[in-house]
Amino acid sequence: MTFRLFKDEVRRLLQQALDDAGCPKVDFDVSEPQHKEFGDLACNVAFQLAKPLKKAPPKIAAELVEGLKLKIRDTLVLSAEAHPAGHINFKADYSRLSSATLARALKSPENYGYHDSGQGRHIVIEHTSVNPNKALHVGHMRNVIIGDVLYRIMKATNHRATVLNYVDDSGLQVADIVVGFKFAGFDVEPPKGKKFDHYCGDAVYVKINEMYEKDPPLVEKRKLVLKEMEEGKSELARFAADITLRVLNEQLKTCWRMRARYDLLNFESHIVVSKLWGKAFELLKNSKITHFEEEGKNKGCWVIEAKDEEDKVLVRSDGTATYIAKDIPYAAWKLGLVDDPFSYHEFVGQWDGSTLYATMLGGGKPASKEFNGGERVITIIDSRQARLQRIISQVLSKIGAGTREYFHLGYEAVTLSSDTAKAFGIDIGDRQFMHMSGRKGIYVNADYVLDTLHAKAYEEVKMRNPGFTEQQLNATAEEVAISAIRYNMIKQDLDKIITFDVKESLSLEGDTGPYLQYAYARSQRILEKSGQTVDNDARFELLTHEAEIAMIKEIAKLDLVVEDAARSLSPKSLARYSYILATTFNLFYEKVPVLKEGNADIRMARLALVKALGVALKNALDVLGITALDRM
RNA sequence: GGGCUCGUAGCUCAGCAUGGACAGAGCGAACGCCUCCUAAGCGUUAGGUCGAGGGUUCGAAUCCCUCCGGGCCCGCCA
Repeated sequence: MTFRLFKDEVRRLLQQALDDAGCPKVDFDVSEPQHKEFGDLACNVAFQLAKPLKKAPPKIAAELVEGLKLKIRDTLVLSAEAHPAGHINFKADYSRLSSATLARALKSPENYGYHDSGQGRHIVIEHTSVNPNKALHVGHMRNVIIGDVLYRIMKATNHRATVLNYVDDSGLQVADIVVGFKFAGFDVEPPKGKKFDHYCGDAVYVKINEMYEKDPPLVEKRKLVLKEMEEGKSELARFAADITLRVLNEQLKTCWRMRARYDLLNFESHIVVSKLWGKAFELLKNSKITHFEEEGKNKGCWVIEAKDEEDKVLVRSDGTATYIAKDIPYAAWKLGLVDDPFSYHEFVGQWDGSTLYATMLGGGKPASKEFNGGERVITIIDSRQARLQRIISQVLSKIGAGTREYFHLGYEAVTLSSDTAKAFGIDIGDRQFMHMSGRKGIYVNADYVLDTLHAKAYEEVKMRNPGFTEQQLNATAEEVAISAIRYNMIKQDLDKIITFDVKESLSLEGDTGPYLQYAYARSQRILEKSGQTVDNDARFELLTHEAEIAMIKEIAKLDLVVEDAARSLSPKSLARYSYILATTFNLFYEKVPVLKEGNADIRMARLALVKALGVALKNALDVLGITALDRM
């Protein structure tokens, strides 16, 4: 919270010094130096001024510092120094910064580190959107977790965020398993003990795709099923809808297990039937984004011209709409550019106490809250869809999105490591990884990952906590498992391919989620064992050890990190910050005794510091969707 | 062929938007630290032509160009 104040103050003082010296206006940077011996903040303005002033940077820096020195009294700034290299280095006055930071964290822990940059703006986030014919695999996990962390970041920055999960209940993939059940003899009931979504994906979907190869008439059946599903009246269509719901309910269990939550399920079939497409098509025609092609390879089609791309067919020459004709009206609905054709019903209650709604047509209720109409709409889909998503963005900006923005947040695929591929009997030779394939049954199930992590964590927890009940062991193991996978899925940049290795993913040490939880648990045990109530106004000026100062500084930065994560849509930066926070604490833990400190004032100040660290770490973990554990 | 994207230590990755001070972590390796708040921890050592080349600049991992290598996307399929 307070590092921001310190930074602002440095900027203000610098600007004054520059004005006083009559310097020309230049852009300059105030940021943390690479090495801590240079101080807490550094400025490069002397380099920027070198050319206009025709003077050497060290000289400029030295002169500016002369002016600064007079101004820093009674501020958060302790010193300003000119480094011979030309930088101006600032040190914070920790006698002020410490108490400001720690008192704040201790007195309002529930919102410490959160920020108001969103100012209540409405943001719509879509994630998950897994075809309802199979169970989630690790690739889907990345989507769910990125989306959910983004949602939490938006909440932490005072955005009004709604989360959508798009259910493609009228597509080919659902048709495939319906063909399996109705025309290929698959039992509708899974074998005992097998989740229905796993059964549909692992057995029915994979095998029906094998059968298509040998049995072409089955492919014809799929067309029939697809057609009936679209018309939505027949017994077959009702059967398909039942299957979809059953799979969806199982998928949601997995998502909830990962601590994701949603506001609304958008059924694709409702978009199709709602005639939203017709309205969107009118909008497109009116704004001349689409035209009827008179000749060429797209003769007889309505096409859109996309910037630097080939024309995209919107309406086929037989008058039927392509899939983009579902995406565009849906996107327009999200932005609130078309009248809302849906009514809503309460689908199910969720683990966090919120209600998950679902779209419906006719009946139900009008929206009791705003699901759509976001000032910003963020759609989380893997980057293979980047091209199409770009076209959708372009189209929407042309049909009157105005200041509203449709944004595709892409991320790279999760692939399988060489060793994990071997587990499927596949040798990938020299290659580093291989892509998963739902159709071929080559993927690692999300539930399997969670179960395996849970089992490993269970053993670790049991070893360390012999007194735990079975219930405690399982509850703790589950939290550790979730933190491991959540952290694993967001700690790297979105545009990096994740090569998933079953063995490697089981690590609970080093740069992992459990490491963060462990640091937190250690901090809470110190507080618990002290048996003392922490004094929120302890004598913080007694905290002078290097490790203590480092911790205070990190704690003071939380809101800057949260704000930055929201601005740059970057879950990763929060993960990295949390890791640094934990590392800083672990260092303190090694070097600075708390309970054994003889001086009562110092002990209390350290306890307060430990408690404040706990507040910052817990709040950071909350945003990552990781539960802070008191013991593990 | 065109577009997008990645290429930093043996492996996995930060740093790149807004160019600046000796390029940082984790894993793995070797060695060390529990009579002391949970060792899921901490430390030491080894390990780097920042893919290559050119350019801009006082200064480039960071910006620009070319090339090389990996991946993805380019259907009247969804």
